[in-house]
Amino acid sequence: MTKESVREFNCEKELTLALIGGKWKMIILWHLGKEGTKRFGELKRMLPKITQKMLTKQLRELEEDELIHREVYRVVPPKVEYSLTEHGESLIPILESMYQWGRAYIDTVGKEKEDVHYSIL
Amino acid sequence: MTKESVREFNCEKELTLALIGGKWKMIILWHLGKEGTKRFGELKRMLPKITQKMLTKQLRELEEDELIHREVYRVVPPKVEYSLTEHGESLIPILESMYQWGRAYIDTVGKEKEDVHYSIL
DNA sequence: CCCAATAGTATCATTCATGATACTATGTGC
DNA sequence: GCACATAGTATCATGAATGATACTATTGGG
Repeated sequence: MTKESVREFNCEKELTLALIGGKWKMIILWHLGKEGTKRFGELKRMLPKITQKMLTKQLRELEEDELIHREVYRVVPPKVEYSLTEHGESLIPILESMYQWGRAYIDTVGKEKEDVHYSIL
Repeated sequence: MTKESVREFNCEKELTLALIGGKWKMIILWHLGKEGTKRFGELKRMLPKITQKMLTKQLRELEEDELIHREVYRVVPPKVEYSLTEHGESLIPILESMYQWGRAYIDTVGKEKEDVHYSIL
């Protein structure tokens, strides 16, 4: 009764991309990495423009992929805490590289191109 | 008469993701990085399942973002060569990390999960 | 004169990811 | 017995990314 699933990729790095590629996933991982465990509502406040549905969805997928851990406290009102797993932790250096690369790119390409502006909110 | 454009991101790493995130972009960069300059038709043959339109589109976007260089030879039949720019080259280490991470992930998580199979084509 | 080879465009259809909005469950304190 | 706080679901709508398919321009060789 287990619903089998197959996830196909052209290459291992596309698997990696698939796991972090959701619109909010890198930021969520980043915050959990830099600041540790966070509650649902805290994450929501850190990402003002995300909808509740999207936050839930991204978190469920990250959990399913074993990048984050979800700890439910059965209290009222509800309390749920999210934190990185080891797999999640091991992604942080890659996110760091991407951050550095993006900065350098803006500093060079961003300055040259008259017609494009890269804006970090 | 330059059409200005603004590209907004929550963080520098999302810019990086945006540039490599197209469905075929990482593989294209990878091949150009590992094997050097390639013609349009050669790339097409390396990616059997891509359509001509998609290959063109991905290449145009990579060129626009200055990750690859497009060299047109005005001959008949046409000949066009693609190669990495310096910005493109500088991405290769990140793609390497993602490749390694993906491999390790499949070796651990991939083995544990009964219900999910990760398949590299 | 017609065909093959290359690197494309053009048009339409479909799928997938994301967004907007409203609704739910529950125990506590007033 | 009502409102409040938290962490969600449910439903519907929208838009971007991708795919299928057909068409184009050029010219050297037969």
